[in-house]
Amino acid sequence: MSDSPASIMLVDDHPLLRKGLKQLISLEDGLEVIAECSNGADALVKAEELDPDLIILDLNMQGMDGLETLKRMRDNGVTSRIVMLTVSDADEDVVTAITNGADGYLLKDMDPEMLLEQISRAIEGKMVLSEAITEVLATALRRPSAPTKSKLDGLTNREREILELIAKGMSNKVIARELDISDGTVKVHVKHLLKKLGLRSRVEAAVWMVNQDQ
Amino acid sequence: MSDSPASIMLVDDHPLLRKGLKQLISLEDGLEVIAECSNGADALVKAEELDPDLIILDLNMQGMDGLETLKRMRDNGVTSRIVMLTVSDADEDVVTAITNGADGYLLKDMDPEMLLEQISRAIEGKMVLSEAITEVLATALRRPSAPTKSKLDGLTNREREILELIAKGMSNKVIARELDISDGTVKVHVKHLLKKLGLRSRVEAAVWMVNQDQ
DNA sequence: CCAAAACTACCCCAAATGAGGTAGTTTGCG
DNA sequence: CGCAAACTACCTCATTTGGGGTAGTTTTGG
Repeated sequence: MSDSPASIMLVDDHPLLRKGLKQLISLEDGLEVIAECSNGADALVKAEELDPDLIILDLNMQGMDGLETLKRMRDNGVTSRIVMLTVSDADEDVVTAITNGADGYLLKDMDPEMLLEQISRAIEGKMVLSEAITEVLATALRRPSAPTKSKLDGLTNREREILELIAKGMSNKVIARELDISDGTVKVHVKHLLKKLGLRSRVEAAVWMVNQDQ
Repeated sequence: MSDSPASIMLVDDHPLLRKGLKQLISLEDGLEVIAECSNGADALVKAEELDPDLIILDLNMQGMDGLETLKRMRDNGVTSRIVMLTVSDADEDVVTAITNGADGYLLKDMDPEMLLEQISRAIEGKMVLSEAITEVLATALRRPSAPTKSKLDGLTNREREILELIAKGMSNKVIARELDISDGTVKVHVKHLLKKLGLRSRVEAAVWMVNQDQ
């Protein structure tokens, strides 16, 4: 790290943003962009091939999204530092990203100088988080019952199925006809899934669910 | 237009993207970025002050969003060419943007060379649309009764406000406390907005609304 | 094989919801 | 100014929702 510059790989499906980021990084001595990818699949291959010091990974991508890419990279044994870059400010995905092995979570609307600084810190091995993100993380840790995406795994097949129908706006009666069971039974499943998710009404469940699948 | 370069103003709350775009534009002779704004309010002032040949306006911004900014600019008599720039690919906002006086609608994940070309064409007075967008526009025109976001315009301020709270999963009672009105009154607004939107329950309303803002 | 979990269906009941209605005040517009 | 729309608040009433319970059948996993 003393002789050659740190190698960085950019993964983002917006060419413009890659351009801006690359130019920004080029201003800094000791940093070098050695590869750019516009999608997760390419990134997986290149990451193993090049083993860069740092991978800057967009969260919101077409096709395989950033979280999925992150997960697969770690599964494949990629040991590069990986920093997520995203637009959304108050994102629950931060928890998922960190638990899946991200070394940082930065926002695209950061001040460029601050961003450069954070990138350097990330390469030094530090965990870097945007201001707005630390709060989200803090509250998430404070309230471990936060309904993260993994909560879906706690549901039975029937409950998940019914949750999806709720997320389409259906009433218990309609769901009952759809699944060919009594509406009393639907109510039981709804009751259970609400309890498991820590939610207080089908409206909350619908909103939560719709937000889950982007 | 023959002697001096065309003046361009960038409006986007992502510094990185502005940087990338600016650098891209600087590569082209005859184009010059004369101003950058990170929000709609600034953009309104600068647009009147500088009267640029072209304004490139981000659709998704914090605070005043791109559509609102566009509308206000036209209301203020800004005659610059205005091209919307956005991330989302199949956006219903395109119809609103065009009817509100936008001269183009481009996507951030376009090929940079293509983007430059489109910018030049916009300055020449042509309407520029991304590939993916022309389809959306075509179907929208083919189906003029399409339930576009304009349905929201039929709602009163209070109704829109309450709809947004429903879309956060709130109950009538909670909404009442939030807005400091009686829950009976909230029920009236909910009743009205459901009727106007042609929906049958607050769950449908919540789902519809959440899907509206991506 | 047997226990645990899931799925089904019903019971009761309090609370929330949505569709009617009347009615007073405030706001905006011609 | 005067009217229409919006906002407010209340009324009734049928329906839906969600929490609690019991209980029978089927599936699953050790």
